[in-house]
Amino acid sequence: MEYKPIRRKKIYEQVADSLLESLKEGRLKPGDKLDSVEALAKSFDVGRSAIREALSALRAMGILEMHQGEGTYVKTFDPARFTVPTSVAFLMKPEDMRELLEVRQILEVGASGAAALSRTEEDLQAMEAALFEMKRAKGNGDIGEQADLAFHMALVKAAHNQMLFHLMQSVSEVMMQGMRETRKLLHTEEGTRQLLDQHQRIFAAIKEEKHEEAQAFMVEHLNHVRESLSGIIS
Amino acid sequence: MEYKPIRRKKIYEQVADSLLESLKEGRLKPGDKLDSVEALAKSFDVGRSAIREALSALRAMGILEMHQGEGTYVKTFDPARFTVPTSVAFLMKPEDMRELLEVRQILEVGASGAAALSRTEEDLQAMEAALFEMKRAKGNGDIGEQADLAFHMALVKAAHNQMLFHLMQSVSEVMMQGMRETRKLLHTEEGTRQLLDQHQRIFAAIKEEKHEEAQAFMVEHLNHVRESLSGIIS
DNA sequence: CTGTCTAAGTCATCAGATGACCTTATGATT
DNA sequence: AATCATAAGGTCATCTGATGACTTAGACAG
Repeated sequence: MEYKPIRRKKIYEQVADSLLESLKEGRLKPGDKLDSVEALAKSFDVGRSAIREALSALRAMGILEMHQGEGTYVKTFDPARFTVPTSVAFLMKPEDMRELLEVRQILEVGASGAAALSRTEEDLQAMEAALFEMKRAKGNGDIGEQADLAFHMALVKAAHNQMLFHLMQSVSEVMMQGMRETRKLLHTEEGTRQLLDQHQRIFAAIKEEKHEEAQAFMVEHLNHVRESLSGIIS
Repeated sequence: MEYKPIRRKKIYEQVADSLLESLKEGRLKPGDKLDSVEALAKSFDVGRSAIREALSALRAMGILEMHQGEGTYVKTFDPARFTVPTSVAFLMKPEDMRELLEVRQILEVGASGAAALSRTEEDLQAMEAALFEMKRAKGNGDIGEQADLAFHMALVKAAHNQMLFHLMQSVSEVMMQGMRETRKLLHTEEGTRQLLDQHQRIFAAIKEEKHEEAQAFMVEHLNHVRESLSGIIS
């Protein structure tokens, strides 16, 4: 048997939906200033609290900005908002982690390919700087980890796709939060050497614009990382 | 010259941060029931509104659930929440669209590879059913599009990675919203035939567990789609 | 044991009041 | 004329008291 969900719609949800509707239909455009809370309350014929909760929700979604003393505005789209929610990282279980690692691998392999085709001289310099740092770290977990991260970020940046960049960044953040301590374990003296080696191969491929090769090396690299981690996170 | 940002923290932000902190440090765990709004207001020594706004924000982030008459609870992590915000789709510009298409391609190519390795008989059946539907559509834009989507979703599902699935789903949704009408244009009589052909090749590769082949065909397929679209969305 | 009713706890919402903050207009100062 | 200080108006931020809606659990009658 099927029953329809009872759940009455909360007023603030209705208000939020209505505003979203206005956005979709173009009655509200990015940059527009909304009516004041009081005006909206009168228009919708609800209390101000309900309006505020609706606006809060939309603000949390990144659709609105509220400026005290000034008004409420519709934000313009910003690829930086193209992210995955990072605040839930600490709720993840080890099995979630495995899925996350796979997602990251997919994104990063794709990014490698794109980077090989789009990278500029500047991008190459950034990556090279990270490699240099990594070389210098030599077993120092903290520095090595920093440099490692910097390399990956420079790589993703070289793909020149902001959405991809921000998506990747948030995925990384979730991963870091979820792993904390375990990461450093990779950066032993021997570990760093291996990682550096892999990074350099990837870098070389990107430099020479060989995108398939770059992807292949990245796959190899991340497989290696996953293997190293698999004993730890499970 | 540099100036530090003035912006005083709003009370509800401080409250929200504090609660997040508690979560990170394990003082609050998934499933826990929070104190009542009144109690929290007294604890933090702020008004109830501030508490409610903080809770609203956390709810919007998917971290809390508020049940009228019952209480407020910490949600458990659900891979379904591993999505990109879809509500901003209609704010996207054509250039954003291009980036989005690339992200989708990366995800889906990765998914193809994973699907080739993880697919079950059941997955294959679902994909085959979609192909059958597509064959039947023959130029009917609506049905063809539906079947097309169904195929891609079945494929991503076959990768057996829930995060990937939900991420892909939300990315698709954003894309659809942003394109609306233009999508159907692919499903002309000739167009459907070509797409069907490409899908079948991908399907075959996945069926035979040839993951590199599956990826290659998917790349080809999506390149074809992108080319077809490029004239339209630019 | 079962179903009904009631009470307590809690969220949802409203409305009034006050403070904080930003913008703009006005007028004084240089 | 340009600059600064002040005041006024609009708006968000917050507190508070009140009321309604809803859920759960316990009391109670059959």
